Amino acid sequence: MLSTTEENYLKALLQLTIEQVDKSEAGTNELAAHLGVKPATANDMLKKLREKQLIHYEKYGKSSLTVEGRKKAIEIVRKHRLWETFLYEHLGFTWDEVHEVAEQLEHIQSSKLIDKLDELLDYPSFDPHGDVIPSATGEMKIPEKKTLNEETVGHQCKMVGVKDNSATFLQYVDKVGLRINQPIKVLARQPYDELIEIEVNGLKSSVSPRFADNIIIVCHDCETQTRTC
Amino acid sequence: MLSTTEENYLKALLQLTIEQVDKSEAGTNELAAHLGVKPATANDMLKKLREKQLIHYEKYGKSSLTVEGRKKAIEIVRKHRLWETFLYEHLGFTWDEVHEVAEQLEHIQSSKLIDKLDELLDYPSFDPHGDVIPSATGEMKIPEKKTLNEETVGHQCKMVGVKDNSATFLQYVDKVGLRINQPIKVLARQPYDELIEIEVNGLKSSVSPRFADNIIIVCHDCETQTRTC
DNA sequence: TATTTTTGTTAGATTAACCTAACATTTATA
DNA sequence: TATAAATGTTAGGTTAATCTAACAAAAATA
Repeated sequence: MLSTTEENYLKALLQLTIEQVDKSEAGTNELAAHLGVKPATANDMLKKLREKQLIHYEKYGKSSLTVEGRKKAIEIVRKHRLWETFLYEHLGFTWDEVHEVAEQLEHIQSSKLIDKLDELLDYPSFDPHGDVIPSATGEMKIPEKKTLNEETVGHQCKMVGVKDNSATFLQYVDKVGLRINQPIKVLARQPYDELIEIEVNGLKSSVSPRFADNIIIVCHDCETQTRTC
Repeated sequence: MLSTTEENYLKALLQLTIEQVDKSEAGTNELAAHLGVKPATANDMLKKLREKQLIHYEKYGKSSLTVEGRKKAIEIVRKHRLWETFLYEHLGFTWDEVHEVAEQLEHIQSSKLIDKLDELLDYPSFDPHGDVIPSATGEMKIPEKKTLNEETVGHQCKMVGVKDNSATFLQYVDKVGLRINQPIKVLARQPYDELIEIEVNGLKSSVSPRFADNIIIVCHDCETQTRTC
């Protein structure tokens, strides 16, 4: 059984090595800064996690997760994102409120709890920030994010975020029925004025390219990289 | 901000002093045994909690909660029981599974989380074990528990537990529509054979005194002691 | 390449929560 | 009431996670 602190180090290492492309290692100072501790503290923990065979680490070298460490880290990310989704969808938390509480909830130890939560949420693929929720088997699909304006006509996609946070824009978003995790169908694009016809939950709307440029989506039909651990 | 351990000591002290009638103090050994630690450990913590003005404690004396300590303890019990209710009602956990996970969840720090959970559960008064859930304001009603057989005709009550755990009994319980937290109306008692007519969620049934003796209830209309902290 | 800057390590200290072993006080009982 | 038993306390030690300060290695740059 890992301590909350150990779990946080594994998660940090995953975040630092997966989210930056072409980089599967992190330095001690970098890791310490990410966790808000001093390098000396991180150094001790790196040695401890190496003993437990959860990371690769050599003196003066960068660190990376082992297969086992990566599995644990993905499990924590999965729990974090499922809790965020629960807080957002069932308890009316806003985007910016979910993270802090999920940081605590992700360390609750109960596999049944997570399975049941997943079921309650109907096996979501994305959290309220539009980030992928790893599956129970530890698979983590990393779909390409693009804007609604870049989506191909005829494709089905899903809103995962916005670029513009102004009130006028967000009200507009709301008006056409859009929200995080909302599926969108791109029906057509008017050749005359470039307006994009979309269908959201049965409601058809036409939106401008400018509007569409500010909606971040992931494509349902597009190829996704799948990384298993 | 209290640590998880400090919270557990306060909760233990509340449980040891409220559940036993006529006893609002607990000894060091008793407390230590309840928490599964050595008396020396509990002793250190008692001094620490006294410093924080959360308990009354004097060398070689018994300990009790201060008004402030009691408030904190009740808040933890409230969280524990709300989480138990959530696990039972929304995630399909069984009675005996909820406690262990709630022990962890009760320490999550977020007042919004608890308020929203309370709302989601529709402000329940009892947890799946039939124990009272303290209100948001820290009031803790302690209704008298009795069996269904002891309930007065015409009264409304609520099932909070069973005395018999045999499969035949539990199937019967299920058949008449009974479950934890289920309101019951006692319609009549047949003078001829003592059968009790009850109404459960619109469904009327007649049950024997033997059956009714094994159903633990709390009375809705009866007087309850209210203890505020 | 020599030097400075950045990065990483070690040693030693601190705090919280636990322990054991020895001791002190209170309570029960012979 | 004297003594045994139960209960409570203290002193000193351990582990996990943190720190600071001093030092070592690697990387950047003049």
